[in-house]
Amino acid sequence: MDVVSPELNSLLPDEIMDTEAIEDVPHPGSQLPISISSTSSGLQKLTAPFTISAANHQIILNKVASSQATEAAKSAGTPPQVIKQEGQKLLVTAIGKSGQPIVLQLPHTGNKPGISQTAADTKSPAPQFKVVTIGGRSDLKPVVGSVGNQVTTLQAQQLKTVQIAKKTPASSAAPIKFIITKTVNSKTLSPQTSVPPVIAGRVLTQSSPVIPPRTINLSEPHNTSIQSLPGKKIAISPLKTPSKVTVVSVASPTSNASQKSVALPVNVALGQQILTVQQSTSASPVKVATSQSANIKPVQSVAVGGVGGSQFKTIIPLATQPNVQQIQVPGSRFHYVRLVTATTASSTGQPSGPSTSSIQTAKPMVVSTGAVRMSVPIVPPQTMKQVAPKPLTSAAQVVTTTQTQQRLIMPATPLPQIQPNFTNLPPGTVLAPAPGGGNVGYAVVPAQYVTQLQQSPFVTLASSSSFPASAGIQTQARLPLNGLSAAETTSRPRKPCNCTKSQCLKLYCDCFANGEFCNNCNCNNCFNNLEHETERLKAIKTCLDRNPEAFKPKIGKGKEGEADRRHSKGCNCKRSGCLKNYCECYEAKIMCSSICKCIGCKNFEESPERKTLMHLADAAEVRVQQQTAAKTKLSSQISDLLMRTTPVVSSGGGRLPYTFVTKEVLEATCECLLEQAKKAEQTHQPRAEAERMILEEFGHCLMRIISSAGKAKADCASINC
DNA sequence: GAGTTTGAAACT
DNA sequence: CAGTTTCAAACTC
Repeated sequence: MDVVSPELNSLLPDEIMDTEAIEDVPHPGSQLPISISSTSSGLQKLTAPFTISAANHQIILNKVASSQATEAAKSAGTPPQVIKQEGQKLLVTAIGKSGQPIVLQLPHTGNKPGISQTAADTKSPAPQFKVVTIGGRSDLKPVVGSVGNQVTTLQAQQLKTVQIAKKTPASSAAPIKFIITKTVNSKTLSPQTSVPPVIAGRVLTQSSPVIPPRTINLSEPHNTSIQSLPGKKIAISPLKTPSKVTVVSVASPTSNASQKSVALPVNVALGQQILTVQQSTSASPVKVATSQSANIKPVQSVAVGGVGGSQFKTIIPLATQPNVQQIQVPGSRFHYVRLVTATTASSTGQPSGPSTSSIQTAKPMVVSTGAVRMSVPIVPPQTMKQVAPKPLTSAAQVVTTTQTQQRLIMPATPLPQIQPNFTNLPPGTVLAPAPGGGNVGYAVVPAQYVTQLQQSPFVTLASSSSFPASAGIQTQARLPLNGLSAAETTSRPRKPCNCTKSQCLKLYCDCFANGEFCNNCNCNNCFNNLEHETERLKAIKTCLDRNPEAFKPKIGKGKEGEADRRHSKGCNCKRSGCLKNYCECYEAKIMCSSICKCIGCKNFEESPERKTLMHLADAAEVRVQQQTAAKTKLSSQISDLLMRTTPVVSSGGGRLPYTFVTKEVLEATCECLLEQAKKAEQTHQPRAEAERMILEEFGHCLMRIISSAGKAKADCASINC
């Protein structure tokens, strides 16, 4: 799996950071650096931003789609240019509006000018091709199809396809965002099945017609390694962290053939591990990836969200494996997973041991497929303090099972006498087997604390999709939490509790009632933590004995939308008129229903008091929004001012307007350079001469920019702006 | 921040 | 199941 490295991210312009989809398939041993440039130093400098590094296996271009050069090449029907780069070939094409390949004629080196190198390349020993397709059409066909015959001729070779989809098919002058994806075709794969197309940052299709691609949101960690995590705990909170529960399945020696792999959205918050799924006990990582494509498996999409808001998606092939076990709770907004001890789960393709490389070369980040979408509501990173960020490229982020036994992610307490009722466990509960106890022992842990558990690079959780109502869970997982929208749940983190006498082990405690551990609370003598897991388990059991519905959401979600939301038990208010937050109905912003036993209720549709309150509340909300918007705008302006101080283009000793170097200017410059390269190519100029021409053009461009900027500055000064 | 009010949870 | 107590959040000053 390839993820844009933080280093590369830092170099990318914003539009690149806005990339929506980056796809790749693990392909160990094939990561070769490519660059859309010749090997000459001059061109390398010019094209440095386009370099595809082995570390991230990606290429990102910032170029308009309909340049004169490309259009001219398209009209001329020039075949895709193959640029030789240290033993591997790069097919540089572009998909124009017509769907025809657009040739980016770049000066190639070493070979005789004017001669297509495609034929020669096919004769090269152990050739590898990277097909770069720059496309602007929204209905782009798979890359393989677009390059058609050329790819077909290369079927017997390793083929890498880099597809660059234009995000906004606007005019050529508009900034264009490229989405670069790359897949690797196995020798045994046909192009039709192995290249998932990415259009405008989205995976259009995947091989499976039944199971849609799944999205995993990953919060991009920054600069902190896993080793710095205190306590080696990770926290996946259903309510606190901005992450979805990460569920990992492992191969089970007693796997049931009827069990399906489970596709689990993984949103890894800062410092959290990507819990991967490794089901195959025989296939190597490469085999897993290729077989998935060959067998028409769905694709796992991983969105890697950076702290700064950048997002990248990596498509992960999903394996259909029979060894995943998932515990699903009908009617519950949370899902439960069950650890299955893996004795034979392995990645035989990499017998050297655990994954120690980056995601790119890591063991397959195979998130199991299935109808169930394991998801935990996204919430603000309240628990982030406990979790140190971890770089995405860290090997530990990709958690895979190996031939070693599964490691537990938590100090599970074997309590066979406590067999939780799966349908009523606190939300977010994760069940884990006791060490050495197989599936016997369970530790009931809120999902939030999955991330606070011991960080093993081989954390694996097994889930079972064979649990009934999986489809319902899948749907429910997408529904708003507890009747609240995702935005509400994310923007309204639960308040810290202040319990003093209940030890946070009774439903008085909101944390406990929500199935969460206390975290950053103000409670005293708190037992709602891992250190008191035994007591907590007993308390949970007590609550469930008293009320099996204790941990279920009180506010149900009706079929018709918010109008049907109502309290499951109804309120019993007597003095508040159900118009204060004492009332659970009013607090949930729903009206009282017939099941309420309230006295003097004013929380009904026609209530004038209620309407007055609502109007006041709306006005207050609008005010808050306006204030927030004002703050945001101010912050943006401050940031903009800070940014403007960065560039120093000296002209007459003063600073030039930073905003003069716009994306359009950059794009135009690139156009000029490419045009010059094309010109050199067409005139069969030697490499040195081609470099000189391009460099000269670059100098001209710079001069024009400086001149224009200086003029603009002078004009601005003249009008005293 | 302290004190009061309130209603759900817990208890009898 | 009803009444009472406990509890913590909501609310007021």
